[in-house]
Amino acid sequence: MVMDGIDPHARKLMEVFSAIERSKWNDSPVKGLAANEAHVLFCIKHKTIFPQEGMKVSEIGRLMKVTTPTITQTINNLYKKGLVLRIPDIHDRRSVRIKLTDKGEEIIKRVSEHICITFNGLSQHLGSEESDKLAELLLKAHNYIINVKKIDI
Amino acid sequence: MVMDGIDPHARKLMEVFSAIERSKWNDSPVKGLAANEAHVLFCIKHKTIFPQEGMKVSEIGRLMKVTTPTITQTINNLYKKGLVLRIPDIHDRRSVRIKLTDKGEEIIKRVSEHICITFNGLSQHLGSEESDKLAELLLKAHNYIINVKKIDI
DNA sequence: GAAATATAATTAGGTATCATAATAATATTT
DNA sequence: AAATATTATTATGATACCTAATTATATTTC
Repeated sequence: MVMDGIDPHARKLMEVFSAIERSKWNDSPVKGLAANEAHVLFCIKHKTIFPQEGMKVSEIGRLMKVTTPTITQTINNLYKKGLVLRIPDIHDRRSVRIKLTDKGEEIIKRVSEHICITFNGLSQHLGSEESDKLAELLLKAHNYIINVKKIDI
Repeated sequence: MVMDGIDPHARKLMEVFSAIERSKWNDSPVKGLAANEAHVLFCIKHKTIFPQEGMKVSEIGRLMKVTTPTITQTINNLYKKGLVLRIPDIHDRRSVRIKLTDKGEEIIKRVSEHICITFNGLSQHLGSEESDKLAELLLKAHNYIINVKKIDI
């Protein structure tokens, strides 16, 4: 069997990865708000440098590693729900600035609180040392996998 | 700001999780084979107790934590590609046994080899101790998150 | 300063990977 | 024998992405 060639440590890793794979830890905690909508709100709220300016669609896309048409769609949905506004950019008439409405602010506050609670809880559950260890190893593993792929092509 | 309430260790974890989130480490390594098709082949090949019997659709679904209609669809695609056969179960006429064709065996061999190489490489890259540590922490984190969700509802 | 090129957002249309509900056939339990 | 459960399938839909084409505006180059 081919799979007999796998190292026991590697197999353990593989099994955990495959067990974890399909669990959506990043679901939206707010009913009626899709996961991708929550992500966009989070991005707008927590990754802006100048909050009063709002965020460009292309900026959101770049930060989230998603194409602009995808962001446009999500923004449309958030707009329908009254959570964001589109404000024409004064200095570049091709651009639109996305800002949160008061309702949007209220919703992202709830999302953020949930994320805080979840990760504070997780970090405490693991202990700060192991928590840092997990972050470090995950990143290292991720970078390795990404590069293996690139070489493969 | 709400996010100021997050512990530095928790924040680090959150950032790594969100950086990793959208990378598909489990893509199919074989051109023309979809990721979910590779998963089903892998499941049939490596999780059967009695390989000569083939695997039931419901069994595959249970093992992969996916509904049976979804498996049926994937099996249809694999069938079209000549990678699996449907063999009526002799003892239960409602059931169908899914078996790999020779071509299917050949393909899953290539998939398995790729998985072996990837995880052996990763495990070596991390070192066996850290590799085990990552598996342990990931599982622990996963279980925690799953349970938080359940309590939340 | 006109022409060529680049960038921003959108629209249109499509793909991958799942799900639920309903159905038909067969097994199992009562 | 009747009621219930299970197996697989079909039909349909949802989510979250994508690429290609389009329109409008900016920037660069000659």
